[in-house]
Amino acid sequence: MDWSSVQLRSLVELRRRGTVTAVASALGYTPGAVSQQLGALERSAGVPLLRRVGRRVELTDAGLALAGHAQRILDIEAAATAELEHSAGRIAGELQMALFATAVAEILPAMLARVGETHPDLVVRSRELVVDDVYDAVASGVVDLAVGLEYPDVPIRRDPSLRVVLLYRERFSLAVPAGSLPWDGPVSLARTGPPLGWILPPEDTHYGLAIRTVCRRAGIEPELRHEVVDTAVSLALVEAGIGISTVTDLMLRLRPSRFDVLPLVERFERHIVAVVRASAEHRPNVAAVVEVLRDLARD
Amino acid sequence: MDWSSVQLRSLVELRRRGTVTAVASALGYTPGAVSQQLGALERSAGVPLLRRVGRRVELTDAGLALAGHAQRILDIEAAATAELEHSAGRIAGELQMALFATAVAEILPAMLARVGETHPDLVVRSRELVVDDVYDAVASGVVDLAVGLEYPDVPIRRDPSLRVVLLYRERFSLAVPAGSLPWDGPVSLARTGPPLGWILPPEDTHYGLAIRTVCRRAGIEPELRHEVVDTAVSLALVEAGIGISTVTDLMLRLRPSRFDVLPLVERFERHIVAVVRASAEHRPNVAAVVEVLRDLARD
DNA sequence: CGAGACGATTTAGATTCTCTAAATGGACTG
DNA sequence: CAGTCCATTTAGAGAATCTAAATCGTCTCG
Repeated sequence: MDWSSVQLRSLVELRRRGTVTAVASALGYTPGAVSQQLGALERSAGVPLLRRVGRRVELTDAGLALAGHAQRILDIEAAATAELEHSAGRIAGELQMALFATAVAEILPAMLARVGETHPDLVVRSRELVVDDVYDAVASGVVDLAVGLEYPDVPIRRDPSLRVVLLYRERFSLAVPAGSLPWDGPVSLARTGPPLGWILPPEDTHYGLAIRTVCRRAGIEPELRHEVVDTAVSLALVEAGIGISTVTDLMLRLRPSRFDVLPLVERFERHIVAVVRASAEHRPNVAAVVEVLRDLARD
Repeated sequence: MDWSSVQLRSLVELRRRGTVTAVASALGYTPGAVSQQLGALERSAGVPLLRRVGRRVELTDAGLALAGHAQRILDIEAAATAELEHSAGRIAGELQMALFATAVAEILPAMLARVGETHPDLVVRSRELVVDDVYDAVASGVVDLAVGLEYPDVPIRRDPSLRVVLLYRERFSLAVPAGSLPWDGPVSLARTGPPLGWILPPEDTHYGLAIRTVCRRAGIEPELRHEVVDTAVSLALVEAGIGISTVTDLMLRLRPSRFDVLPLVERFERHIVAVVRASAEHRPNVAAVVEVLRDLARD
């Protein structure tokens, strides 16, 4: 019997998530790849580990038992990694991280510069992920650290094994085409009805849900005119006079725009946070980079 | 940090054996491969794991610590394998084994036939190894089961984690060119001096050491005429009148020969044994195949 | 002291693994 | 019953990892 790290991770994630597709997206593979890995693991185990049930798949008893062992192996791996970093006596080695698009553009460069100065032996590798995916990436061990977003006014449950460190607190403002509203003081969402249409992210994203929730609390249902995922695209549409949206400073830094930005009466915030596994919180490399992020945030 | 099974095994074996070359031969790789694997492990660890000391290499503190974790992971793997086999409720899956050359020819076929009948879902994979290497192959986990040889009159220390099961007990006889000795009763090694020269395996093999030791106990130093590793080649040389050697029934079965076979006065035996790791002794697949071997031996 | 053995490492190249993309085929859903 | 969801299979591209051979430092022994 011979296994790979990927196979063990796939099995453990399958227990958590229940579908091959979900495992694949959590681990950053295609479903086909995960299916093949699990197939290989099953062949080398000699015992069925999965059972098709309806259009999905379920772990057999043997699969569950093996997943338990796999989890223990991954735990040892985590402990070994932490111990290696401690024993190095200095910050060195590699750290995998994930960031949402805007953070890659606006935070990563300064962070890398600072890490390069203070911890020259640490190599930080990063990948850009859709913001709602970075939590899973951390939880499943694909990355050690992520920069993500929280909407404290519309909180959602996170995996309890995750720890979140506040970096920046940003207040949302209303972005409206230049001159389209006759005043420039604080605006209530309740007064954003027609003819102003909304440019919104899909409701199945945390951001999309948060905007809608805040609007509903203010007593309006935002009229979806254009569903847009990309932040810069949203801003371009507002600038073009197509509709209204919400913005933060970081979003404006990414794409300086010519439209009116009005404070909101309603409280609507987002937090830019660092996300780590609780078990990795005290790893020197992880702690060091989190510290760099906090330092940058303080400036 | 990501690692493979091979890397962990290499590290653990390096702690046991001390040289990359020894690890390589124990795991069935070239030294270059092991060196590269350890290098990759070291890179992903970010900390030096090895230190060159003279012409060999030594584990650093970090390397030792990691080897400890690796050992624990391999232990879990072993436990998981055993549990999977138990949970299968029947003998199924794969079993890796190693045999010395003669055993491949004379034992493996019957064994596979019997396994095929009684455990049709079990796939046995085998490799031929030089007999002195099969113990390491079992101990290091490269195979689960081996057929090896013991020389009870000239015992040597084995890894204490190994268990040995007696299959066949064979008495050595003296093989001499036809008609070269004027009697045909039991012969003492003490009377094998010139003009009869010996055909011997190298002294750094267990067999070679055993013959020499037994001869010395009988008061003679066997005169090495031709050093030969391969059993069939030895017999061919005796048949050709080149010298004398020792033989067993199994060796004669492998290569029926025309020379005189005389009983020895001195006790000189070898045992054909099954070799397993103590920790794998009770794995259903392992126990099943050992049982088949014992059954065959009883016939 | 110098030649040879030993042991680790590096390199180039071949093989094997393992991904992705796309096609396939059940199974739910409305 | 058409469309969607999900797992799997396939072919092929790219990456990982092995071997063989060369290299280099170190030890041993005449």
